[in-house]
Amino acid sequence: MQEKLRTYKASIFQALSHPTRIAILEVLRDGELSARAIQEKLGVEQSNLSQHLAILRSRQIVANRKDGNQVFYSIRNPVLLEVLDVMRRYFQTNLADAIQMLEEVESETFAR
Amino acid sequence: MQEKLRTYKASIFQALSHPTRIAILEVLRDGELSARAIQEKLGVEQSNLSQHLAILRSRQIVANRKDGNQVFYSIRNPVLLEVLDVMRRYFQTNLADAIQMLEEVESETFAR
DNA sequence: TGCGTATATTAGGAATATAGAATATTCTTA
DNA sequence: TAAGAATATTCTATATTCCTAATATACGCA
Repeated sequence: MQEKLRTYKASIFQALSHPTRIAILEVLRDGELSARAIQEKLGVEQSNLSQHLAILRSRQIVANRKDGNQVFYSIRNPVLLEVLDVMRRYFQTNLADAIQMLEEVESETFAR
Repeated sequence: MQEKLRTYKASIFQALSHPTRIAILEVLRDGELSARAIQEKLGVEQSNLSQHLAILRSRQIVANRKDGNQVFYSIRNPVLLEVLDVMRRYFQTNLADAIQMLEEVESETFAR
């Protein structure tokens, strides 16, 4: 059971483990946006965005509301924003390491 | 640049996106432990644990200190524990959803 | 009804992650 | 030095993730 809970936690982290999905949450910070609006802000492929949104939906991280032709997305639980905030602090206190890693990212692209 | 930073953030989340790695951080909460001790607490394969530790090391999430025959691991930045704490709150406020997801996990095993 | 827009889903292939087995490395101690 | 313990690394097979292109679905409106 402990194990099942960890699997669930891991699945939430996994949902956050892609730059595009992080970007989505960041643009949704100030309120809901249509998929189209998100797409324009991020400049990604339509189907690609839709797939990333599907992942966030499947983890219950975002809510979606259909209005006519459009689908509006929003962050379901504001606590998640706190997670991102704490992570920001993590990055700040980790600046030295972060810079080094960023340089590695430069070439290696080790993140998925 | 914004993009590079997001990639870095994603890589941290990615490091947390496996139940075994979450378990590792949880057992390291109270202080450092040798790899052997971690292995015994978690009951995983030696090489498997070592691989997971390598991932946490590569993201600078854990520090390792060699002492004779053993290698002791610890959490490098306590802010990360706060991340886990906030996540805990996230799970609590999300309990209903979580339970539903746990049931799905039951069969589907959608996490990695 | 038929068209255009918004969104989702599917399919296929490349890249990556994961587990376990085998092997290598490092240290301790007899 | 040889043996054994603790870790790390490499290899291989499998599963998962990701992207793009193509297709499907749903809605609004002429």
